[in-house]
Amino acid sequence: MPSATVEDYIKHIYLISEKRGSGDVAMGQVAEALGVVPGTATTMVKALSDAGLVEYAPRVGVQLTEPGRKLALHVLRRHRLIEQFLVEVLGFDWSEVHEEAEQMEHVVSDLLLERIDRYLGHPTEDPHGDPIPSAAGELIHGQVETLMECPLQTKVTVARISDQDTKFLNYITESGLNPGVTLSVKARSERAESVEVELIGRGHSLTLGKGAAVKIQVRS
Amino acid sequence: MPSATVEDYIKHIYLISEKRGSGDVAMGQVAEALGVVPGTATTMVKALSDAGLVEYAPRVGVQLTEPGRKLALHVLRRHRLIEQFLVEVLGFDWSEVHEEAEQMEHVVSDLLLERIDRYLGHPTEDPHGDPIPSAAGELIHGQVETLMECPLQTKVTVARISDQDTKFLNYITESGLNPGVTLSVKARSERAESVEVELIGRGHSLTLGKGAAVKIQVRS
DNA sequence: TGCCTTCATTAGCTGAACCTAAATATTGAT
DNA sequence: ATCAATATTTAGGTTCAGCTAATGAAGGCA
Repeated sequence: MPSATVEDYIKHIYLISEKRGSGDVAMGQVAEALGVVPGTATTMVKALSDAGLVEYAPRVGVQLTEPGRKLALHVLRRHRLIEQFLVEVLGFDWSEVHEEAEQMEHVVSDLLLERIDRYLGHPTEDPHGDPIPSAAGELIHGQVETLMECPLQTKVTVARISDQDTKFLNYITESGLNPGVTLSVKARSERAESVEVELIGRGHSLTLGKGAAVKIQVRS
Repeated sequence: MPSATVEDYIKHIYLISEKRGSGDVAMGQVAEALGVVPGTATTMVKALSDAGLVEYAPRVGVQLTEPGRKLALHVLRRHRLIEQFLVEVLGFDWSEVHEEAEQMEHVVSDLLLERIDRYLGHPTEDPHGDPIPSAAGELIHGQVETLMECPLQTKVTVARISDQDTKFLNYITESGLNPGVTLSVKARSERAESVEVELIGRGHSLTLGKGAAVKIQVRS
Protein backbone atom coordinates (compact mmCIF):
# COMPACT_ATOMS: atom_id res chain seq x y z
CA MET A 1 0.00 0.00 0.00
CA PRO A 2 1.45 3.41 -0.93
CA SER A 3 2.31 5.73 1.95
CA ALA A 4 0.35 8.93 2.56
CA THR A 5 3.37 10.83 1.24
CA VAL A 6 3.45 8.89 -2.02
CA GLU A 7 -0.28 9.41 -2.46
CA ASP A 8 0.17 13.15 -1.93
CA TYR A 9 2.95 13.44 -4.49
CA ILE A 10 0.98 11.50 -7.07
CA LYS A 11 -2.18 13.47 -6.41
CA HIS A 12 -0.45 16.81 -6.77
CA ILE A 13 1.42 15.79 -9.90
CA TYR A 14 -1.92 14.81 -11.38
CA LEU A 15 -3.59 18.07 -10.38
CA ILE A 16 -0.76 20.20 -11.75
CA SER A 17 -0.67 18.41 -15.07
CA GLU A 18 -4.46 18.74 -15.34
CA LYS A 19 -4.23 22.46 -14.80
CA ARG A 20 -1.34 23.00 -17.22
CA GLY A 21 -2.89 20.99 -20.04
CA SER A 22 -0.58 18.04 -20.58
CA GLY A 23 3.15 17.45 -20.83
CA ASP A 24 5.81 17.28 -18.16
CA VAL A 25 5.41 18.86 -14.76
CA ALA A 26 8.43 20.87 -13.63
CA MET A 27 10.09 19.77 -10.40
CA GLY A 28 9.76 23.25 -8.95
CA GLN A 29 6.01 22.98 -9.21
CA VAL A 30 6.02 19.65 -7.47
CA ALA A 31 8.19 20.93 -4.65
CA GLU A 32 6.01 23.98 -4.19
CA ALA A 33 2.75 22.04 -4.22
CA LEU A 34 4.06 19.62 -1.61
CA GLY A 35 5.64 22.33 0.50
CA VAL A 36 9.12 20.80 0.46
CA VAL A 37 12.48 22.04 -0.75
CA PRO A 38 13.36 21.15 -4.36
CA GLY A 39 15.93 18.54 -3.39
CA THR A 40 13.37 16.59 -1.43
CA ALA A 41 11.05 16.53 -4.42
CA THR A 42 13.82 15.29 -6.70
CA THR A 43 14.64 12.42 -4.33
CA MET A 44 11.03 11.48 -3.87
CA VAL A 45 10.17 11.63 -7.56
CA LYS A 46 13.09 9.36 -8.33
CA ALA A 47 11.65 6.89 -5.84
CA LEU A 48 8.22 7.20 -7.48
CA SER A 49 9.89 6.53 -10.80
CA ASP A 50 11.52 3.38 -9.43
CA ALA A 51 8.09 2.32 -8.22
CA GLY A 52 6.73 2.75 -11.73
CA LEU A 53 4.26 5.45 -10.83
CA VAL A 54 5.85 8.25 -12.83
CA GLU A 55 8.18 8.80 -15.75
CA TYR A 56 10.97 11.11 -14.73
CA ALA A 57 13.38 12.90 -17.03
CA PRO A 58 16.10 14.80 -15.13
CA ARG A 59 15.95 18.54 -15.77
CA VAL A 60 12.84 18.13 -17.85
CA GLY A 61 10.09 17.04 -15.54
CA VAL A 62 7.77 14.33 -14.40
CA GLN A 63 4.67 12.67 -15.83
CA LEU A 64 2.33 10.03 -14.45
CA THR A 65 2.41 6.51 -15.85
CA GLU A 66 -0.86 4.63 -16.19
CA PRO A 67 -0.58 3.06 -12.71
CA GLY A 68 0.24 6.52 -11.39
CA ARG A 69 -2.84 8.00 -12.99
CA LYS A 70 -4.97 5.20 -11.55
CA LEU A 71 -3.62 5.91 -8.09
CA ALA A 72 -4.15 9.65 -8.47
CA LEU A 73 -7.77 9.16 -9.44
CA HIS A 74 -8.31 6.79 -6.58
CA VAL A 75 -6.94 9.30 -4.09
CA LEU A 76 -9.00 12.05 -5.67
CA ARG A 77 -12.11 9.90 -5.43
CA ARG A 78 -11.51 9.42 -1.73
CA HIS A 79 -10.83 13.09 -1.20
CA ARG A 80 -13.89 14.32 -3.02
CA LEU A 81 -16.33 11.77 -1.65
CA ILE A 82 -15.17 12.64 1.86
CA GLU A 83 -15.68 16.33 1.18
CA GLN A 84 -19.14 15.70 -0.16
CA PHE A 85 -19.97 13.56 2.85
CA LEU A 86 -18.79 16.15 5.34
CA VAL A 87 -20.91 18.82 3.68
CA GLU A 88 -24.02 16.75 3.00
CA VAL A 89 -24.18 14.72 6.16
CA LEU A 90 -22.31 16.55 8.88
CA GLY A 91 -23.26 20.06 7.91
CA PHE A 92 -19.79 21.38 7.21
CA ASP A 93 -19.38 24.46 5.12
CA TRP A 94 -17.97 23.72 1.68
CA SER A 95 -15.14 26.14 2.33
CA GLU A 96 -13.80 24.30 5.39
CA VAL A 97 -13.75 20.65 4.35
CA HIS A 98 -10.57 20.56 2.32
CA GLU A 99 -8.06 20.22 5.18
CA GLU A 100 -10.14 17.57 6.88
CA ALA A 101 -10.43 15.50 3.70
CA GLU A 102 -6.71 15.94 3.12
CA GLN A 103 -6.04 13.87 6.24
CA MET A 104 -8.83 11.37 5.88
CA GLU A 105 -8.18 10.49 2.24
CA HIS A 106 -5.17 8.41 3.34
CA VAL A 107 -6.94 6.25 5.89
CA VAL A 108 -10.45 5.40 4.69
CA SER A 109 -10.73 1.82 3.47
CA ASP A 110 -12.28 0.86 0.17
CA LEU A 111 -15.19 -0.64 2.06
CA LEU A 112 -15.91 2.56 3.95
CA LEU A 113 -15.52 4.57 0.80
CA GLU A 114 -18.12 2.52 -1.04
CA ARG A 115 -20.54 2.87 1.87
CA ILE A 116 -20.07 6.62 1.79
CA ASP A 117 -20.60 6.61 -1.95
CA ARG A 118 -23.82 4.61 -1.58
CA TYR A 119 -25.04 6.74 1.30
CA LEU A 120 -24.64 9.83 -0.86
CA GLY A 121 -26.34 8.22 -3.85
CA HIS A 122 -23.20 8.02 -6.02
CA PRO A 123 -22.57 11.73 -6.49
CA THR A 124 -20.58 12.87 -9.52
CA GLU A 125 -19.30 16.14 -8.10
CA ASP A 126 -17.89 17.34 -4.79
CA PRO A 127 -18.98 20.57 -3.05
CA HIS A 128 -16.49 22.62 -5.04
CA GLY A 129 -17.91 21.29 -8.28
CA ASP A 130 -14.92 19.05 -8.93
CA PRO A 131 -15.80 15.76 -10.63
CA ILE A 132 -15.59 12.60 -8.52
CA PRO A 133 -13.76 9.77 -10.34
CA SER A 134 -15.64 6.47 -10.44
CA ALA A 135 -14.44 3.43 -8.53
CA ALA A 136 -13.17 2.09 -11.85
CA GLY A 137 -11.05 5.19 -12.34
CA GLU A 138 -13.16 6.99 -14.91
CA LEU A 139 -13.48 10.74 -14.83
CA ILE A 140 -16.06 12.73 -16.71
CA HIS A 141 -15.18 16.37 -16.72
CA GLY A 142 -17.96 18.49 -17.99
CA GLN A 143 -17.44 21.19 -20.59
CA VAL A 144 -16.24 24.14 -18.55
CA GLU A 145 -14.73 27.54 -19.20
CA THR A 146 -13.39 30.16 -16.84
CA LEU A 147 -15.00 33.57 -16.39
CA MET A 148 -12.17 34.95 -18.52
CA GLU A 149 -13.19 32.87 -21.54
CA CYS A 150 -16.94 32.32 -21.48
CA PRO A 151 -19.32 34.20 -23.82
CA LEU A 152 -20.56 37.64 -22.75
CA GLN A 153 -24.19 38.46 -21.93
CA THR A 154 -24.99 34.76 -21.70
CA LYS A 155 -26.49 32.89 -18.78
CA VAL A 156 -24.00 30.42 -17.36
CA THR A 157 -23.89 28.32 -14.20
CA VAL A 158 -20.97 28.18 -11.81
CA ALA A 159 -19.57 24.66 -12.17
CA ARG A 160 -16.53 24.69 -9.96
CA ILE A 161 -14.10 26.83 -8.05
CA SER A 162 -10.60 25.60 -8.76
CA ASP A 163 -8.97 26.69 -5.52
CA GLN A 164 -9.05 25.07 -2.12
CA ASP A 165 -8.00 28.02 -0.01
CA THR A 166 -10.52 28.58 2.77
CA LYS A 167 -10.19 32.37 2.67
CA PHE A 168 -10.82 32.52 -1.05
CA LEU A 169 -13.76 30.13 -0.77
CA ASN A 170 -15.22 32.24 1.99
CA TYR A 171 -15.01 35.24 -0.26
CA ILE A 172 -16.79 33.28 -2.99
CA THR A 173 -19.53 32.32 -0.57
CA GLU A 174 -19.97 35.89 0.60
CA SER A 175 -20.18 37.10 -2.98
CA GLY A 176 -22.79 34.48 -3.79
CA LEU A 177 -20.71 32.74 -6.45
CA ASN A 178 -21.09 29.17 -5.14
CA PRO A 179 -21.29 26.28 -7.57
CA GLY A 180 -24.83 26.09 -8.97
CA VAL A 181 -25.43 29.83 -9.06
CA THR A 182 -26.51 31.35 -12.38
CA LEU A 183 -24.80 34.46 -13.69
CA SER A 184 -23.82 36.30 -16.79
CA VAL A 185 -20.66 38.20 -17.70
CA LYS A 186 -21.64 41.76 -18.61
CA ALA A 187 -18.23 43.05 -19.59
CA ARG A 188 -14.66 41.97 -19.67
CA SER A 189 -11.47 43.89 -20.12
CA GLU A 190 -8.30 41.98 -20.90
CA ARG A 191 -6.12 45.04 -20.45
CA ALA A 192 -7.65 45.97 -17.09
CA GLU A 193 -7.66 42.27 -16.17
CA SER A 194 -11.18 42.43 -14.84
CA VAL A 195 -14.67 41.11 -15.49
CA GLU A 196 -18.04 42.43 -14.47
CA VAL A 197 -20.50 39.78 -13.47
CA GLU A 198 -24.26 39.96 -12.91
CA LEU A 199 -25.84 37.50 -10.52
CA ILE A 200 -29.13 36.43 -12.12
CA GLY A 201 -32.04 36.54 -9.70
CA ARG A 202 -30.18 38.65 -7.19
CA GLY A 203 -30.09 41.55 -9.56
CA HIS A 204 -26.73 42.86 -8.46
CA SER A 205 -23.33 42.93 -10.10
CA LEU A 206 -19.76 42.70 -9.01
CA THR A 207 -16.34 43.10 -10.54
CA LEU A 208 -13.61 40.52 -10.26
CA GLY A 209 -9.92 40.67 -11.03
CA LYS A 210 -8.40 38.22 -13.47
CA GLY A 211 -6.76 36.19 -10.69
CA ALA A 212 -10.11 35.37 -9.17
CA ALA A 213 -11.98 35.09 -12.48
CA VAL A 214 -9.78 32.30 -13.85
CA LYS A 215 -10.54 30.19 -10.77
CA ILE A 216 -14.27 30.33 -11.38
CA GLN A 217 -15.39 27.81 -13.95
CA VAL A 218 -18.81 27.89 -15.57
CA ARG A 219 -21.00 25.73 -17.77
CA SER A 220 -23.41 27.08 -20.38
CA MET B 1 0.47 17.35 18.23
CA PRO B 2 1.39 13.78 19.22
CA SER B 3 2.15 11.36 16.38
CA ALA B 4 -0.17 8.47 15.62
CA THR B 5 2.45 6.17 17.12
CA VAL B 6 2.57 8.09 20.39
CA GLU B 7 -1.22 8.06 20.58
CA ASP B 8 -1.25 4.32 20.05
CA TYR B 9 1.28 3.64 22.78
CA ILE B 10 -0.58 5.83 25.25
CA LYS B 11 -3.92 4.31 24.36
CA HIS B 12 -2.69 0.77 24.80
CA ILE B 13 -0.93 1.50 28.07
CA TYR B 14 -4.20 2.96 29.32
CA LEU B 15 -6.23 -0.05 28.17
CA ILE B 16 -3.82 -2.56 29.72
CA SER B 17 -3.72 -0.78 33.05
CA GLU B 18 -7.53 -0.58 33.04
CA LYS B 19 -7.78 -4.30 32.50
CA ARG B 20 -5.19 -5.23 35.13
CA GLY B 21 -6.65 -3.00 37.85
CA SER B 22 -3.98 -0.41 38.54
CA GLY B 23 -0.23 -0.35 39.06
CA ASP B 24 2.62 -0.56 36.58
CA VAL B 25 2.24 -2.06 33.15
CA ALA B 26 5.05 -4.46 32.18
CA MET B 27 7.07 -3.59 29.09
CA GLY B 28 6.36 -7.00 27.58
CA GLN B 29 2.66 -6.24 27.60
CA VAL B 30 3.24 -2.92 25.91
CA ALA B 31 5.40 -4.51 23.23
CA GLU B 32 2.87 -7.24 22.59
CA ALA B 33 -0.08 -4.85 22.42
CA LEU B 34 1.71 -2.64 19.93
CA GLY B 35 3.04 -5.55 17.89
CA VAL B 36 6.68 -4.49 18.20
CA VAL B 37 9.75 -6.19 19.63
CA PRO B 38 10.48 -5.44 23.32
CA GLY B 39 13.48 -3.24 22.55
CA THR B 40 11.36 -0.94 20.44
CA ALA B 41 8.85 -0.55 23.25
CA THR B 42 11.61 0.31 25.74
CA THR B 43 12.98 3.04 23.48
CA MET B 44 9.57 4.47 22.76
CA VAL B 45 8.44 4.43 26.38
CA LYS B 46 11.59 6.28 27.39
CA ALA B 47 10.67 8.93 24.83
CA LEU B 48 7.12 9.10 26.20
CA SER B 49 8.62 9.54 29.64
CA ASP B 50 10.76 12.44 28.41
CA ALA B 51 7.60 13.95 26.96
CA GLY B 52 5.96 13.72 30.38
CA LEU B 53 3.20 11.39 29.27
CA VAL B 54 4.26 8.39 31.36
CA GLU B 55 6.29 7.51 34.41
CA TYR B 56 8.81 4.83 33.56
CA ALA B 57 10.79 2.69 36.01
CA PRO B 58 13.34 0.43 34.29
CA ARG B 59 12.63 -3.25 34.83
CA VAL B 60 9.47 -2.38 36.70
CA GLY B 61 7.05 -0.91 34.23
CA VAL B 62 5.22 2.11 33.00
CA GLN B 63 2.29 4.16 34.21
CA LEU B 64 0.42 7.11 32.71
CA THR B 65 0.86 10.58 34.14
CA GLU B 66 -2.13 12.89 34.27
CA PRO B 67 -1.39 14.40 30.84
CA GLY B 68 -0.97 10.86 29.54
CA ARG B 69 -4.33 9.81 30.91
CA LYS B 70 -5.94 12.87 29.34
CA LEU B 71 -4.46 12.00 25.99
CA ALA B 72 -5.51 8.35 26.30
CA LEU B 73 -9.10 9.33 27.01
CA HIS B 74 -9.10 11.76 24.13
CA VAL B 75 -7.92 9.08 21.73
CA LEU B 76 -10.43 6.63 23.12
CA ARG B 77 -13.20 9.17 22.70
CA ARG B 78 -12.27 9.56 19.06
CA HIS B 79 -12.06 5.83 18.54
CA ARG B 80 -15.37 5.03 20.12
CA LEU B 81 -17.33 7.88 18.62
CA ILE B 82 -16.07 6.86 15.20
CA GLU B 83 -17.11 3.26 15.81
CA GLN B 84 -20.53 4.36 16.90
CA PHE B 85 -20.85 6.58 13.85
CA LEU B 86 -19.85 3.84 11.44
CA VAL B 87 -22.44 1.50 12.93
CA GLU B 88 -25.28 3.94 13.39
CA VAL B 89 -24.93 5.98 10.24
CA LEU B 90 -23.13 3.90 7.66
CA GLY B 91 -24.60 0.55 8.53
CA PHE B 92 -21.41 -1.23 9.48
CA ASP B 93 -21.57 -4.32 11.57
CA TRP B 94 -20.32 -3.77 15.11
CA SER B 95 -17.79 -6.54 14.65
CA GLU B 96 -16.03 -4.90 11.72
CA VAL B 97 -15.56 -1.29 12.76
CA HIS B 98 -12.54 -1.62 15.01
CA GLU B 99 -9.81 -1.63 12.35
CA GLU B 100 -11.39 1.26 10.52
CA ALA B 101 -11.63 3.37 13.68
CA GLU B 102 -8.05 2.44 14.52
CA GLN B 103 -6.90 4.38 11.48
CA MET B 104 -9.34 7.25 11.64
CA GLU B 105 -8.84 8.05 15.31
CA HIS B 106 -5.52 9.69 14.45
CA VAL B 107 -6.78 12.05 11.78
CA VAL B 108 -10.21 13.38 12.74
CA SER B 109 -10.09 16.96 13.97
CA ASP B 110 -11.75 18.13 17.15
CA LEU B 111 -14.27 20.01 15.07
CA LEU B 112 -15.27 16.93 13.10
CA LEU B 113 -15.40 14.90 16.28
CA GLU B 114 -17.81 17.27 17.93
CA ARG B 115 -20.03 17.25 14.83
CA ILE B 116 -20.10 13.49 14.93
CA ASP B 117 -20.90 13.58 18.65
CA ARG B 118 -23.75 16.00 18.05
CA TYR B 119 -25.05 14.04 15.08
CA LEU B 120 -25.24 10.93 17.24
CA GLY B 121 -26.91 12.78 20.11
CA HIS B 122 -23.95 12.54 22.50
CA PRO B 123 -23.87 8.77 22.99
CA THR B 124 -22.27 7.38 26.14
CA GLU B 125 -21.33 3.96 24.80
CA ASP B 126 -19.86 2.57 21.61
CA PRO B 127 -21.25 -0.47 19.76
CA HIS B 128 -19.20 -2.86 21.91
CA GLY B 129 -20.65 -1.34 25.06
CA ASP B 130 -17.44 0.48 25.93
CA PRO B 131 -17.99 3.86 27.58
CA ILE B 132 -17.22 6.98 25.53
CA PRO B 133 -15.18 9.53 27.48
CA SER B 134 -16.61 13.06 27.47
CA ALA B 135 -14.87 15.91 25.67
CA ALA B 136 -13.67 17.07 29.09
CA GLY B 137 -12.00 13.71 29.71
CA GLU B 138 -14.53 12.22 32.12
CA LEU B 139 -15.34 8.56 31.97
CA ILE B 140 -18.30 6.92 33.65
CA HIS B 141 -17.88 3.20 33.69
CA GLY B 142 -20.98 1.41 34.75
CA GLN B 143 -20.99 -1.30 37.37
CA VAL B 144 -20.06 -4.41 35.40
CA GLU B 145 -19.06 -7.99 36.14
CA THR B 146 -17.92 -10.78 33.84
CA LEU B 147 -19.96 -13.93 33.25
CA MET B 148 -17.49 -15.70 35.58
CA GLU B 149 -18.43 -13.48 38.54
CA CYS B 150 -22.06 -12.44 38.22
CA PRO B 151 -24.80 -13.96 40.39
CA LEU B 152 -26.43 -17.21 39.19
CA GLN B 153 -30.07 -17.55 38.13
CA THR B 154 -30.37 -13.78 37.86
CA LYS B 155 -31.39 -11.72 34.86
CA VAL B 156 -28.50 -9.60 33.64
CA THR B 157 -27.88 -7.54 30.50
CA VAL B 158 -24.81 -7.80 28.32
CA ALA B 159 -22.99 -4.50 28.79
CA ARG B 160 -19.83 -4.93 26.80
CA ILE B 161 -17.58 -7.37 25.05
CA SER B 162 -14.01 -6.63 26.00
CA ASP B 163 -12.32 -7.95 22.88
CA GLN B 164 -11.92 -6.33 19.49
CA ASP B 165 -11.15 -9.39 17.43
CA THR B 166 -13.52 -9.61 14.48
CA LYS B 167 -13.72 -13.41 14.58
CA PHE B 168 -14.61 -13.48 18.24
CA LEU B 169 -17.18 -10.71 17.79
CA ASN B 170 -18.71 -12.61 14.90
CA TYR B 171 -19.06 -15.62 17.13
CA ILE B 172 -20.75 -13.45 19.75
CA THR B 173 -23.16 -12.11 17.18
CA GLU B 174 -24.00 -15.59 15.92
CA SER B 175 -24.60 -16.78 19.48
CA GLY B 176 -26.89 -13.83 20.12
CA LEU B 177 -24.79 -12.37 22.93
CA ASN B 178 -24.63 -8.78 21.62
CA PRO B 179 -24.59 -5.89 24.07
CA GLY B 180 -28.15 -5.24 25.24
CA VAL B 181 -29.25 -8.86 25.24
CA THR B 182 -30.74 -10.21 28.48
CA LEU B 183 -29.57 -13.51 29.88
CA SER B 184 -29.08 -15.49 33.04
CA VAL B 185 -26.25 -17.77 34.15
CA LYS B 186 -27.74 -21.17 34.97
CA ALA B 187 -24.64 -22.90 36.18
CA ARG B 188 -20.95 -22.29 36.51
CA SER B 189 -18.06 -24.60 37.16
CA GLU B 190 -14.73 -23.11 38.15
CA ARG B 191 -12.91 -26.43 37.82
CA ALA B 192 -14.34 -27.19 34.39
CA GLU B 193 -13.83 -23.55 33.48
CA SER B 194 -17.23 -23.24 31.91
CA VAL B 195 -20.56 -21.45 32.34
CA GLU B 196 -23.99 -22.32 31.07
CA VAL B 197 -26.02 -19.35 29.91
CA GLU B 198 -29.71 -19.04 29.09
CA LEU B 199 -30.79 -16.40 26.63
CA ILE B 200 -33.98 -14.90 28.02
CA GLY B 201 -36.71 -14.60 25.40
CA ARG B 202 -34.99 -16.94 22.95
CA GLY B 203 -35.45 -19.84 25.31
CA HIS B 204 -32.22 -21.58 24.44
CA SER B 205 -29.01 -22.12 26.33
CA LEU B 206 -25.36 -22.36 25.50
CA THR B 207 -22.13 -23.22 27.25
CA LEU B 208 -19.08 -21.03 27.18
CA GLY B 209 -15.49 -21.68 28.18
CA LYS B 210 -13.83 -19.45 30.76
CA GLY B 211 -11.75 -17.69 28.10
CA ALA B 212 -14.86 -16.41 26.36
CA ALA B 213 -16.87 -15.88 29.54
CA VAL B 214 -14.44 -13.40 31.08
CA LYS B 215 -14.69 -11.22 27.96
CA ILE B 216 -18.44 -10.83 28.33
CA GLN B 217 -19.39 -8.17 30.83
CA VAL B 218 -22.90 -7.80 32.22
CA ARG B 219 -24.92 -5.35 34.26
CA SER B 220 -27.67 -6.35 36.71
C1' DT C 1 30.78 35.36 -26.36
C1' DG C 2 30.80 35.11 -21.77
C1' DC C 3 28.57 35.93 -17.47
C1' DC C 4 24.69 35.81 -14.31
C1' DT C 5 20.40 34.26 -12.66
C1' DT C 6 17.32 30.65 -12.09
C1' DC C 7 16.21 26.17 -11.59
C1' DA C 8 17.43 21.30 -10.57
C1' DT C 9 20.43 17.75 -8.78
C1' DT C 10 23.69 15.72 -5.62
C1' DA C 11 25.81 14.83 -1.23
C1' DG C 12 25.55 14.41 3.34
C1' DC C 13 22.76 14.73 7.69
C1' DT C 14 18.66 14.42 10.91
C1' DG C 15 14.78 12.39 13.49
C1' DA C 16 11.15 9.00 14.02
C1' DA C 17 10.14 4.44 14.53
C1' DC C 18 11.26 0.23 13.62
C1' DC C 19 14.60 -4.17 13.65
C1' DT C 20 18.30 -7.95 15.24
C1' DA C 21 21.29 -9.63 18.41
C1' DA C 22 23.85 -9.43 22.53
C1' DA C 23 24.02 -8.37 27.39
C1' DT C 24 22.00 -8.04 31.81
C1' DA C 25 18.32 -8.57 35.61
C1' DT C 26 14.83 -11.06 37.89
C1' DT C 27 12.41 -15.02 39.21
C1' DG C 28 11.45 -19.60 40.21
C1' DA C 29 12.88 -24.24 40.78
C1' DT C 30 16.03 -27.49 42.42
C1' DA D 1 22.02 -20.74 47.09
C1' DT D 2 22.70 -21.48 42.51
C1' DC D 3 21.23 -21.96 37.83
C1' DA D 4 18.14 -21.90 34.12
C1' DA D 5 14.42 -19.61 32.01
C1' DT D 6 12.21 -15.44 31.14
C1' DA D 7 11.94 -10.54 30.80
C1' DT D 8 14.14 -6.25 29.82
C1' DT D 9 17.58 -3.18 28.24
C1' DT D 10 21.42 -1.73 25.28
C1' DA D 11 23.96 -1.32 21.09
C1' DG D 12 24.07 -0.86 16.49
C1' DG D 13 21.64 -0.73 12.06
C1' DT D 14 17.70 0.25 8.59
C1' DT D 15 14.15 2.89 6.12
C1' DC D 16 11.40 6.89 5.17
C1' DA D 17 10.90 11.50 4.41
C1' DG D 18 12.51 15.51 5.34
C1' DC D 19 16.56 19.38 5.54
C1' DT D 20 20.93 22.39 4.21
C1' DA D 21 24.43 23.54 1.31
C1' DA D 22 27.14 22.91 -2.67
C1' DT D 23 27.36 21.98 -7.47
C1' DG D 24 25.84 21.89 -12.18
C1' DA D 25 23.00 23.04 -16.38
C1' DA D 26 20.29 26.35 -19.37
C1' DG D 27 18.69 30.47 -20.94
C1' DG D 28 18.84 35.69 -21.25
C1' DC D 29 21.36 39.66 -22.02
C1' DA D 30 25.25 43.05 -22.33
